[in-house]
Amino acid sequence: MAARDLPFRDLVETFEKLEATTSGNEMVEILAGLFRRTPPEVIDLVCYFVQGDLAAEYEDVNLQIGERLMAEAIARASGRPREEIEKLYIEKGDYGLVAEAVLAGQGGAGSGDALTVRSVHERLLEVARQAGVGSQEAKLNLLADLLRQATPREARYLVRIALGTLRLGAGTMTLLNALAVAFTGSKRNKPRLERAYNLCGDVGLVAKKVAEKGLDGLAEIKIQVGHPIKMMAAQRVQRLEEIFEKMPDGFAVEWKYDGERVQCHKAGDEVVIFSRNLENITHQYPDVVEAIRQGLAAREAIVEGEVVALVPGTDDQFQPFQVLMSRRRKYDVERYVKEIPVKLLLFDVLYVDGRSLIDAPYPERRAVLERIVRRSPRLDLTARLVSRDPEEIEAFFEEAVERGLEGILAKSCAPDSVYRAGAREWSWIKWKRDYSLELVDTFDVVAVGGFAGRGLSLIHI
DNA sequence: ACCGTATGCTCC
DNA sequence: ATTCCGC
DNA sequence: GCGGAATGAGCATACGGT
Repeated sequence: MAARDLPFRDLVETFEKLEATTSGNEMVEILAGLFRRTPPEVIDLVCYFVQGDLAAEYEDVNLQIGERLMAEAIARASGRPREEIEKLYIEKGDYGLVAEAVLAGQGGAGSGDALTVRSVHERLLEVARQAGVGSQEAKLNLLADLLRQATPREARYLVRIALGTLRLGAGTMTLLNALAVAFTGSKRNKPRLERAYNLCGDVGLVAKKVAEKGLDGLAEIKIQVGHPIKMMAAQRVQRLEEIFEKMPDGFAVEWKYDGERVQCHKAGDEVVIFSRNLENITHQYPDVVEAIRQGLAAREAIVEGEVVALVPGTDDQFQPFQVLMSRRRKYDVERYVKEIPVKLLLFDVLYVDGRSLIDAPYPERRAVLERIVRRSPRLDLTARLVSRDPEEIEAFFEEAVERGLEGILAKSCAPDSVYRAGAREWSWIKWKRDYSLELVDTFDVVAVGGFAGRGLSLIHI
């Protein structure tokens, strides 16, 4: 039996309404209306489309279509020369409007069978799948076909989705609010949806669960090893005293390393590494995979830390982020593993052998981490200081800066210092070197060089 | 097969 | 990541 | 204060000319 679907036209009408308002509340109402008439079978796809995507952010689905290729695709669909299309773009500043204009001039555009959410999604995925020799030609033909079958208004949004320029002003939080209104009757329940989203990083999945089973459905979204969890972020302060003001119940400070934040999932010998944006970057770090495989005394675990470039031949002299970035590659990885050794500094643990630690306070998580990590030259915990003495903390900060690190991170030790996936809250506060330098405004400060592992040498004039 | 160029996409 | 903007 | 959007440097991929 055929799964139910939604006319793409319906989605396009919603997009037009969203474009016509800047009010967040109104957007929530418009989207809630859309969700109520969307069959649950395709509600995940609708969510991705509203965000201008085809899948969850962490899925590696890319159209690989830019302005140039799009101009050519519109040219083919409309039968006009590409020069004319590009000229129109200079006038209008948006290929969506260009496509709409030239296809409207065509007369019979889109008179064939109507596009649906599912059919458009399948065909765009087909575009994304094209790779290798001749792939650009194949992408062009698929896109041009799709545009020919679209009405001019549909073409406007198809083009924007493909180019990643949809910009409706409705992001993830607006979507979650609208889902709460549509399926639980009230925005009040949005935090429940947000929590589920932060555990799975996939609005589409949250939408499907809540559309099919309401709030109970959300309980089915749990931490799964191998599925990335949205990362917690820190607030910022300019002055050390502010940390004391914001965290009266006590805190610990940790060095903030200048590297790449990673979330490592271990299931037996299987290890997967996710970037801050939840991209799967396992292939970039075979050495980190090995360190996790060997260095965690747990069968299953999800841990978080910072990967930092080392000065070759050392295990505690760090290089700046820029150096680490040449490790961001697909080929020649083994060569760069030798040339740019890295160290993983762990600072959190979210899951161990069947137990979620998300709701455990920070001191407990840190204790578990200390228990399961086998320290080595390539794997360690972040340097940490538990103190209430401002001078001691300042010295800890200064040492971090001297070593070329970014600064320090203060972490609340209060009972409510749980891991707030996806949130930026005051239970983590960063204090970075730039701000402290700004305070030294009676001096002119000149950076004269960045030496490996020793940070910037500074001269006061 | 080998180059430079154009295009698209990621991280802080 | 930081920054700006509108609600 | 929050949510949404914009932003620059370096690598990967495909193309097109030799």
